[in-house]
Amino acid sequence: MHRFERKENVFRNKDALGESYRPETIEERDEEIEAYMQALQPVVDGWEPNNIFLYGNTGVGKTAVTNYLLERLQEDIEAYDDVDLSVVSLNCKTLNSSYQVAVELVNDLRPVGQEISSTGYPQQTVFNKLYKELEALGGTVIIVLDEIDSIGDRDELLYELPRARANGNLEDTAVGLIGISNDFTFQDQLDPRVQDTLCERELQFPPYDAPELENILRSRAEVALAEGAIGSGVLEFCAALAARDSGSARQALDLLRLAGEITENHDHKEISQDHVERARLQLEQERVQQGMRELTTHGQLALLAVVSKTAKRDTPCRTRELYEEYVTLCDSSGTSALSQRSVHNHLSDLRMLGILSAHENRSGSRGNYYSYELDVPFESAIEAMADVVRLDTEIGSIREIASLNDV
DNA sequence: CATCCACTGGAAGATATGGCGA
DNA sequence: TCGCCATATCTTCCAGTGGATG
Repeated sequence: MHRFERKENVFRNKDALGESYRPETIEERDEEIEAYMQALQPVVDGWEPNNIFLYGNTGVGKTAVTNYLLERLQEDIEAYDDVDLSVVSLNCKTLNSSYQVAVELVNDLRPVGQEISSTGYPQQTVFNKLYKELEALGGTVIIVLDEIDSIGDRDELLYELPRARANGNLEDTAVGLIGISNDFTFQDQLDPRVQDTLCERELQFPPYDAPELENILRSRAEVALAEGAIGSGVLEFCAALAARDSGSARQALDLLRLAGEITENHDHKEISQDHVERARLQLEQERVQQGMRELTTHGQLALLAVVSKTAKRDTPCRTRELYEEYVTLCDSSGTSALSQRSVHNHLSDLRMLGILSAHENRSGSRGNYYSYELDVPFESAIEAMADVVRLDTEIGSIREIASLNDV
């Protein structure tokens, strides 16, 4: 029997679940928006802008609200011709000093082809170049520094910029800084004088709870998903998973998007909780593999030492044993081994990344030390390593040992 | 109760890379 | 070319840790 049937895809507009999508309205952040608008009011009134500092976990709407409000602000301010507003936005994730942030700002402001290189100048020279560009803009300039915590305690720029006018570096331009941080402890790392100025207005974005996430998901799903694509309990499940973990809307949306993709790949039309569960596992794996890809050669070798020990069922495992394993891996790969202290540093880094876990042993006369083990599934780890390291024979033999030991 | 083990983690300094300006 | 600058990654050195041991 032949039959025609309308084919409904899962997605109507997948982008609406994506990173770069800018929704027309922001859900569940009314209070924060209220306070934020108040902090921005001086710009409208023609005064010098406040410096604003936002903090909260990733995916709780800091960047989304900022983009949304600054767009509103730029539109609404056109009504007043005595205010001339420019906005410069910069994500500092990959920039880990004031110097690099300043270089990036200069390059953003300069026309294509006249960018400056990222080393070589004394710091103050770069700052002066920045002042020159800012002065050329004139009026009010709002500089948004997203993920500003990545500069750590090298905060000279955050000291300089708010004082540029008072110090005579700027005359025609009033600068307002908006710093966005995912790290609660970032403020404490800053020079107290920087804290004073940068945190003039401070806005905290709390994590979303499950009902809030559900509302956000529902409003996005209306745009993104086809009718009838949402199985029962799916939004609730995504919301619950994300709320339990991080309270991040980003995470909840990623879950829904990936679950949708998985559904589509299986030629289904309705996302089920099972699809969400698979999406969760896949996202977790991607996160870990991403972390591993960014390791240096010796970071990878240190991790591979743990993987190898795991294959031999020798974990948890103390630093000295891991170091020995690491040295043999270095030998067989023709890399010269680093000192134990350095490997210890790499192991610490891996712990920070959540790839390894360590528990302290206080065994008195035999010393205090950490025992490390993998904090991710063995399979994910070895697969990522296989992607990354060029140690095929070693990885092959580790795999063999692992299967012998039934790991 | 002092001592000691076998680390951890902070700090300073070395080395290498890549780039500026004269 | 030389002297400087910023940065990443390592090495070397060392104080601190806290329960077991004598």
